[in-house]
Amino acid sequence: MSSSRTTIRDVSRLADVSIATVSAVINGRPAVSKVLTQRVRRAIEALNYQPNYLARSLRMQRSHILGIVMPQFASPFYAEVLRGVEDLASQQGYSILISNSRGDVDQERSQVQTLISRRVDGILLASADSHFTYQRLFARHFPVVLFDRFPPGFAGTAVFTNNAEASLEATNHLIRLGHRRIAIIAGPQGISAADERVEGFRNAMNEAGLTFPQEFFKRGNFSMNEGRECALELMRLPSPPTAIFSHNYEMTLGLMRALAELGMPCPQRVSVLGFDDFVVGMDGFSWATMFSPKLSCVAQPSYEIGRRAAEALLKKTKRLDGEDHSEEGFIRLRAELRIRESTAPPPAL
Amino acid sequence: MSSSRTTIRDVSRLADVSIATVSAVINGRPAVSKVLTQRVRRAIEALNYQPNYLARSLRMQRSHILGIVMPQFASPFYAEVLRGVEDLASQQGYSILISNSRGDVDQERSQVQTLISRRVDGILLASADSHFTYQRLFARHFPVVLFDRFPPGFAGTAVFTNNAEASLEATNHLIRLGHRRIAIIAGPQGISAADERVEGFRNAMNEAGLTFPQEFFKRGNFSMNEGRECALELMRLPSPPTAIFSHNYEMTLGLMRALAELGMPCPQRVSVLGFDDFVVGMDGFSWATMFSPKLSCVAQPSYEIGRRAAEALLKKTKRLDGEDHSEEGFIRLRAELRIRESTAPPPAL
DNA sequence: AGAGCTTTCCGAAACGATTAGATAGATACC
DNA sequence: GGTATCTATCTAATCGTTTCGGAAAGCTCT
Repeated sequence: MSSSRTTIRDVSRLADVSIATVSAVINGRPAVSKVLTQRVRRAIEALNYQPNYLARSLRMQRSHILGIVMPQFASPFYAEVLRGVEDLASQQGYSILISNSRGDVDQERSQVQTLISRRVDGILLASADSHFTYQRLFARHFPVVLFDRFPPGFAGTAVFTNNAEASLEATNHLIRLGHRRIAIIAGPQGISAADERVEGFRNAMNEAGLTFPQEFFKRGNFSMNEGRECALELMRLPSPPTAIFSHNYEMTLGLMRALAELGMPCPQRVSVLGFDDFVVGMDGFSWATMFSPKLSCVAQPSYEIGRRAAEALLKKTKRLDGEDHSEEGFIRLRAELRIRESTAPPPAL
Repeated sequence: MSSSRTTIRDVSRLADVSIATVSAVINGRPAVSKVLTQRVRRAIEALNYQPNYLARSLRMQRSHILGIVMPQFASPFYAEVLRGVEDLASQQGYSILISNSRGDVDQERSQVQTLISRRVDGILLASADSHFTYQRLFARHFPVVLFDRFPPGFAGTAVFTNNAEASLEATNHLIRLGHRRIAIIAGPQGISAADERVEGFRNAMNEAGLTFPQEFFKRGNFSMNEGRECALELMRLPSPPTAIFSHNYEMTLGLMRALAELGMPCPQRVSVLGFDDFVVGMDGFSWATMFSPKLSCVAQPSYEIGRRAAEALLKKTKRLDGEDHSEEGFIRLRAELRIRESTAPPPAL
C-alpha cells in the first residue's frame, strides 16, 4: 500500500493514550488533563496528523458539505451567487460541492442524485427543470433551497429577486421618460424569472394605459446571439420602438451590438434598459459603466442571493435535527434600478 | 432520530440476500445470478436506496472528489478554468470541492488542509503564495497540480499559459505596426504569470533593439482601478506612449476607461493590446468584441487550462496506486493573439 | 460414488472516526 | 472505615460500505 495515512490510532499509540482521549483533545472536549492534552498535541504535531472527515462524517451523520447545482458557471450572475454561498458556508465551517447541469434536466437530476449519495447536508439548486421532479428524492425533508428559478407550484423555500416589482419599476422609468413605444426582449417562457419579468412589464404598461403591439414582444433564450437578432428585427420594423427592455445580461450585449451594427445611436434614437449588473474585478466598478453610453440597468443582488440561500439552507439543516419541519418559504430580495446614460427621453417626433 | 436513511442492510433484508450480494449487484460485479439481481434491483427501487458514498470512500480509500482552490470566483478567467475542470472531472465520475482563498495566503493554507482532511483525491491550486509552503503537507506524494501561478523553484506538475512567448509575440505585433514608444501595465512582481509576461515583453524589445524609459513601465495589482491610474499617468507624460500593453483583463478595462476620460481615441492616438479574452454567454461571442473599438488581445486558453489540469491531476491519482511516482512536469498551453481594432500603426509624427 | 471444478452466495473483518457506558482512582463526608 | 461523588480515562459499539476467504451446491469425469 503506497498510501497509508496516519490515523487517530497512530496518534494514540505515540501519545500512549486511548483514541477516545485523542478524539476528546481534537474536539476540544473538556475533562482531559493538561498533561495528556500536551502529549496528544505533540503527537499530532509530530505525525502531521490530519483527521479523516470521511470517517467523522460517516459516524456523525453530518458531512458539513453543501451541494450546489447551477446551469452554468461562466455567467457573472452565477459566479457572484457562488461567491456569496461560499463566503457564508466557509464562515460556518462548510465546504461546497459544485456541479454544472449545463441547463440539461437529466444531467441535473443525476447530479442531484450524486450529491445526495455523497451525503451533503443540503442542496442549493437553480433548476433547469420547469416542474419540480424531486418530490420522491427529497422525501424525509431533505434540505433544499432553490434560487434564481423555481418550478410553478413549488412550495419549499427559495431565494430570488423581486423580478416582477423590479421589472415594473424599470418599465415605469421608461414610461416616465416619455416613452410610449416600448419593446421587450424577454427570456424563454416557463422559466420563472423570465415569466415574472414579463408580468411586471405588462402590469406597468397596463397601469399606464399603454398597449403594445405583438411585434414588440420578443423572446430570446437568454443568449447574446438571440438578443442581437431580436434587436435587429425590432429596429427594422416600419415603426421601431423608442425603448427596449432586455431581460438579461447576455441579451443586452447582443442588443447593443445590433444597435452598433445598425448605426443607431443610444440613447438618442433608442433607449436601452437591461437586467443584470455586476462589478468587475476587486474594486467595485460596474460592468455596465464600461459601455458608452453607460448602461442603465436592473441590478440583481446576486451575491446576496447566494448568501441568503446558503443561510436559509443551513438553518434548515439545523432545524432538521430538532424535529421542526417548518418551512421558511420564499425570500424575495430587492433588485436595484441603476439609471445611467442609456435611457433618455424618446426622440422628438 | 429524524434522519434514518435506508442502507444497504435494508435492501439486503428486503431482497432476502446478504449485503455482499447487494454490493455486488450495485457495483456490477459478475457472478450473481439473474434472479437475485432482479430481487435486489427491485428492492433498491422500492426503498429508493442511494448508496452512501462517505462509507464507500472510507472503505475504498478513494473519494472520487477533487479539490480546487483559487484566489477568486468572479473573474471570467477562473470561471472558465473551473468549467474546464468540472467538465473533465464529471465526465470521469469525479466531483469538485471548491474553495475561495480570496488571495489570502493563510486562508489558502487552511483550505488546503480542509481539503486534505476531507480526503479529496487530489488538489488543483492557483496559489496566492509566492513560495511553495506545502512540502510538509504534501509529503507522501499527495497529488497536486498547480495552474495559472507557480512559486519560483516549484518542481511538481503545473499547467499554464506560455506567458513569455505570448507576450513576446504580442509585443512584436506592436513593433511591426511601427510602434517605438510602447508602455506596459504589468501585474505585481512575484506572481509568476506577471513576471513571465514582463520577460516576454523585455525580450521582444531587446530583439528589436528598442529601449524604453522607466516611466513606461507600470505595475498594477491586476485591478481595474490600478489599470486606470497607470494609464492616466502614462498618457499625461510629456511624451506619452503610442501603444500600451496591459497584462490582464481588469487592468485593460481600467485603461480603456482612462482613455475615454481623457478623450483619447483608440487606436488613432494610442493602440491598446491586452491580456485575456473570453466568450460571454453560450454562443461564443468574445467579450472583447463588445468594445468599440473591438479589443485586440492575447487570449489564454482558460477552459483548456482547467481541463488539462484536471486531466493531469487524475493521471497522478491513478499513478499513485501503481507506485509510479514520476512527475509530468510543466504543461504550457499556447495563448492566441487575436488582432482586432484596437491596435493600429502609430499616429504620424 | 467420490474427486475435482465452477458457480453463487454469505459471514465477517476492515476503513477511521465519535461517544455511551464502564472503570478506577481520588476526594469528601459522616 | 464505609460510602457517595466526582474526575479522568478507557473499552467497545457504531456509522455504511467493500471484499477476502470459505461454504454449499451443482457439474463433469472417472
